[in-house]
Amino acid sequence: MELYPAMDEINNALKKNHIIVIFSNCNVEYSGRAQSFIAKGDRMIIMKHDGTILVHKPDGRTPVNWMPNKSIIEIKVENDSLEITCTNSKTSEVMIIRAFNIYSITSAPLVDNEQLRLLGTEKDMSDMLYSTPSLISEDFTPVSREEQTKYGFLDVFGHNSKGELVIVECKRYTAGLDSVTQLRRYVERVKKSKGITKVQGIIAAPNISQNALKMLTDWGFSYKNISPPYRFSKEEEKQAKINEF
Amino acid sequence: MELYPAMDEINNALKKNHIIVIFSNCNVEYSGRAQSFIAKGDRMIIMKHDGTILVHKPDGRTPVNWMPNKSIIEIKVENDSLEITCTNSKTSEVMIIRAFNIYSITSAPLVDNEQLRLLGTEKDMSDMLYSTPSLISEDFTPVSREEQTKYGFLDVFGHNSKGELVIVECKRYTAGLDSVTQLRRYVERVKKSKGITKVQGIIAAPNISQNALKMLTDWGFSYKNISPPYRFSKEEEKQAKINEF
DNA sequence: GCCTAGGTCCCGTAC
DNA sequence: GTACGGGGCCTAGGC
Repeated sequence: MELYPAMDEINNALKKNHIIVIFSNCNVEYSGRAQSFIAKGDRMIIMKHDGTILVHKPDGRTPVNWMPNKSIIEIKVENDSLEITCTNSKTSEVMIIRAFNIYSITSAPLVDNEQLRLLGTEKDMSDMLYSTPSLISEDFTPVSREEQTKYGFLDVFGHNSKGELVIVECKRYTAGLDSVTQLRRYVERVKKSKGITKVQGIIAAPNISQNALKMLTDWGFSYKNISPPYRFSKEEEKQAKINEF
Repeated sequence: MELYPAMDEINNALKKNHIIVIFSNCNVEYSGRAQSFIAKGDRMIIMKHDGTILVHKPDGRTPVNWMPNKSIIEIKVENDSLEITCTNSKTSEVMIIRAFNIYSITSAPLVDNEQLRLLGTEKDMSDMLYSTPSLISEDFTPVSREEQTKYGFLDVFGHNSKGELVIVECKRYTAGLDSVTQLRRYVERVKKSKGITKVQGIIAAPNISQNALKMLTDWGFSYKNISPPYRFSKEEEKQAKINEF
């Protein structure tokens, strides 16, 4: 495709707030939070109505380059290439695409007012533990969940029958060293704030790494094997695999 | 576009290992590590040669649904919709797209052998501190960088003239509470492994949050204001903004 | 605006 | 494979 008609077509689609997909041979330069460059190759460029720009390689889940929404696009023909300059004033970033060949331009006025509904997050897990505390222990009474207390953001927070405070940190996947240090930080903050020495710390997760478990017990905390709702347990996953594939 | 011709066109493009972009009105169901559903709306579906599938809303940087590479795509016509089932045996995930209207299908055989070169990462920063340790202190001699020592993965590791060990944790952005707990974990591990009590802990970052700084000093660690190479300092960023926009 | 923490995080790397 | 940590992370929620 010739460069000038391509420029006109893209500008028209931008004016109409369409989503635009361009297949092209291009290089990409980026400068802002870091700096990057990728030499000429065939890529897919996506321009969205909100000013998001994505550059995808033929493989891979993650865009090789991108610009956040509210970026401004300017196009000009420069010698042998279409130069697409994307600037974002909020993040002080610039991305320049130089397209030497434009294979195709597709655009459409997409309308989508729906939102994703998602189940099985960490919040769902803390909700479950809050409403069914016996999953943690018969001797656990939750008081708050997923709340920014003055001790920090605690997943589930409560006490046992002796009146000792209990902090539960949920993880929807394997708990690692970072999970333990996070719990430890919360426990220490509560201890210091309240001027007490006894606070129970519990990690609730479907799994925990060996190192994390060692650190956890070294610090006097405990682990409770619990899976988030709507997430298959390891055993169920294996069974599902056998059945499905 | 009619459903059967659409199915044929997609299957042909899949066979040829093309990248495929479909504009359509569809709903999407996902099940695996979590579960999700989004009702009918106009979206862009991308199928890549490596088995990656992305579903994008008209707005936003992140795909609303996706499947990792090596996913398998099966298509059939089901009443009033094209049903695209994507399964991944490795992650035990399934995504089903039901497309009720197909607005367009575009495909192309993209070739891209280039790789992104990126500057200004945390590794670049630790390399800089290793080769120019005076940025940390005149009294600092680095020994290793970015290495998996037996004490864990340390960004920069060395000693001062008194022979005391020094651990530097780099962050390319604002250091937060997690950065401090991470440093603390490393320091404690080294102390324990070596059976010593004096280890210097330093966070090197262009910025640090108030809470993090407090926790840092409470623990006897220190902060050094250092920006990663190729990254503008806050002041330079502000100046650049004024000049550019 | 900053700070905090999760994410179907993704991704590379070392073990 | 698991585990650990970075990322131009992105995104949502508080303050």
